[in-house]
Amino acid sequence: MLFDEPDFQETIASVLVPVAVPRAYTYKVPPGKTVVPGTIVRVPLGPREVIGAVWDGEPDAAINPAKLKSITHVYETTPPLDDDLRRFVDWVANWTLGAPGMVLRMVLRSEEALEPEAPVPGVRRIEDAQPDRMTSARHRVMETMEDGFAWTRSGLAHAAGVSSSVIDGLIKQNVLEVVSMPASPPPPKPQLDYAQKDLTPAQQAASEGLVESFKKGASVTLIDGVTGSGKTEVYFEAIAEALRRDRQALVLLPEIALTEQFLRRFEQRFGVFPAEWHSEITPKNRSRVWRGVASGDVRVVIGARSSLFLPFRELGLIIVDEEHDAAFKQDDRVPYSARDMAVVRGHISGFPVVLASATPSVESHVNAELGRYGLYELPHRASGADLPELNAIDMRNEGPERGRWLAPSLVHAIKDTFAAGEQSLLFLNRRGYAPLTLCRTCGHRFQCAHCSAWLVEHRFQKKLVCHHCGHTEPVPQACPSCQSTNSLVACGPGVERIAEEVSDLFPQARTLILSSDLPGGPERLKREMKTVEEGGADIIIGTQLVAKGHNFPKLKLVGVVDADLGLAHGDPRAAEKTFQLLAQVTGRAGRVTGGGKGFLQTYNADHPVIRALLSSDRNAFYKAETDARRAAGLPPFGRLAAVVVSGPDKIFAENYARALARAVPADEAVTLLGPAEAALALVRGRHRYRLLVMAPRQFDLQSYLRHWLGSGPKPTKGLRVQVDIDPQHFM
DNA sequence: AGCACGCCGACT
DNA sequence: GTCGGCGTGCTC
Repeated sequence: MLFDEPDFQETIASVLVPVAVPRAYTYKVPPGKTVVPGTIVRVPLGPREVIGAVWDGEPDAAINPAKLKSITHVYETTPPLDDDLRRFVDWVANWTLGAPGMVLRMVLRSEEALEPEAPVPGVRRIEDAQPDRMTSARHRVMETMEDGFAWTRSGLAHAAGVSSSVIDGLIKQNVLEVVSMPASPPPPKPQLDYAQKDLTPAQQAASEGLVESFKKGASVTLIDGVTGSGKTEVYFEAIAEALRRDRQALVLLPEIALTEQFLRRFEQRFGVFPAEWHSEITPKNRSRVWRGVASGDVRVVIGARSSLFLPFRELGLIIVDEEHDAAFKQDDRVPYSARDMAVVRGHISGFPVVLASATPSVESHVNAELGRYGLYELPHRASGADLPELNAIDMRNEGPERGRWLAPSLVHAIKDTFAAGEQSLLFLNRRGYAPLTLCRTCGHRFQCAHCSAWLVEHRFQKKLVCHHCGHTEPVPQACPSCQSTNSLVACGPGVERIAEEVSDLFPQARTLILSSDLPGGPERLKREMKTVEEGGADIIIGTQLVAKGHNFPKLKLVGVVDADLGLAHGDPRAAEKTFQLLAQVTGRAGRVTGGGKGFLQTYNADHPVIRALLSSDRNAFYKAETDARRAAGLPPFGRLAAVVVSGPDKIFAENYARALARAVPADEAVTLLGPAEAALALVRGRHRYRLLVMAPRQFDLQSYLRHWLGSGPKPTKGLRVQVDIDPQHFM
């Protein structure tokens, strides 16, 4: 009997929801709908509705069928997330010990994109129709519409140089008709042969190698090229090859500030702009790019780390530019390294991944050395300009007089450079006037009440600022401890103090501070950058933001005020970071013209980092660093190290971890514990890892260890996990 | 009493 | 991640 036995069986599906739950939930599929893994759906979850995706794996049989809710909407016009992307989401979740739903959330970052874009009204010419009276404005409109295509009202009015009332008049007369047109036409395709630059032999060899690598399927290639060596031109040829093979390409940059000049260079090579993806694009563009990537209309994306989770239809290449940059690591929500996850995505989908940097990370260098990654070195600048000649200034014998921070030989070099009408840059990675203020009567030091760091004097703002938590207080008249007046002294230099010294020494020079805390904000900074670029400044005093992105074509001299700054940290990457920063910043000198010079003021002229920088034999640094790590059992040789950065007080966590690192004997089996790696190690039955943990306040090592061993109390809440280890070990 | 917070657990 | 429930503590 037809109505006694329903002719359908109630079907259920696994649906991954964007919340931190350990596995996919089970939902009923509405009758008449079909879903496949990857289908994007809307489902009720608690008191609200969320967007999720049908996931792989059998629905959970243990769930009480009475509890099951039904999928409320199936996004039928959006293509399902493909197998590779779903595997990637699961892989990342597994790797970061995060919830797969939280990783999926990064894929579904544009809700608007799931509905087709609403068509916009447009106008089109009705064939052979003519207006009753031809005016010159009407004539221009008719001429503009010669091609017979539909236009938007405002677009047409603008193109024909008439007001929109002219167009309305023509509609009334049945010369034009109102039609609906697709909201945004597909973006123009990159032109492979638009303007291919002549490559140097080294660039040619590297680009040919990259093109070759497409035949291998999954592969990783490191492009290790000095500043100005033309790495971008090299990987542009890899992009061209991906496009030739009808695949999409993704270029990851560490920060948004670098995209602008990349867009220009891409346009020069391919004749069109690539799609852009990062946190600051408008919701409308965001949904356009998401949809374009999914449909295949968008062929090349340039983006920040989150673009790794876009639903590409046929991704065939990822470039990770400035691969050493720490900004590829996300430490909130799902903590992941976009550089490493790019390698994973390439591995899953079987396409090449290219890592590019002038100062590769130690782990990438080692991977290349061990043959896991292909390697192309570009040791010379593409322009033929020579690299800057670097000199150390040993502050022990040739330091400045008391109260000054610039050594005589550096001052001399600035003087010559200024006299020649050329630009100098003084680099000091320290904002403000002085990093420490104390009372000369009683020795009181100004400390932050919240995080115990020294307060940094900012003389222009007339404030004491904590660089850790942002706390500020006015500079007091009297010492808060002994009440004596006029007894506060500034200790050590910041960029403001160097600027003061420079104006003293070179009153005629145009000096400029480039620092992230400039009054006037990012717009001012942008303007100042431009001034420098155009030669409107003679001496620039800058913090680390001058090391990246901007090209200063007129720069001839770079003086590093305190080259040792950063070397003394307990941070296991201190040496590496300092090497990278100083190599990048000195590499700006004479980049276009050659003849650049660099000076490093140092008290540690024998330090391997300083020696490697001076010898311009960059391998000397990698050799020293890898030897040191091998001896200490640190990654990439100690197999694993995890870093957990977490909780409400990250700085405290880091200090805690450093203290712990010093306190625990080096030959302990487990020096320090990192939850992610500890968990992986324990799950895999390998206990001999050296692990590093960075924990929040009130962190209890013992209870945490018990937790990961499967018993004992739960971990301290607020803990987050960051895995800082190369996934190559697990593939 | 009325409500602003903060903490906790559930969510299929 | 987000919501509601519930306790605490404070104000009209």
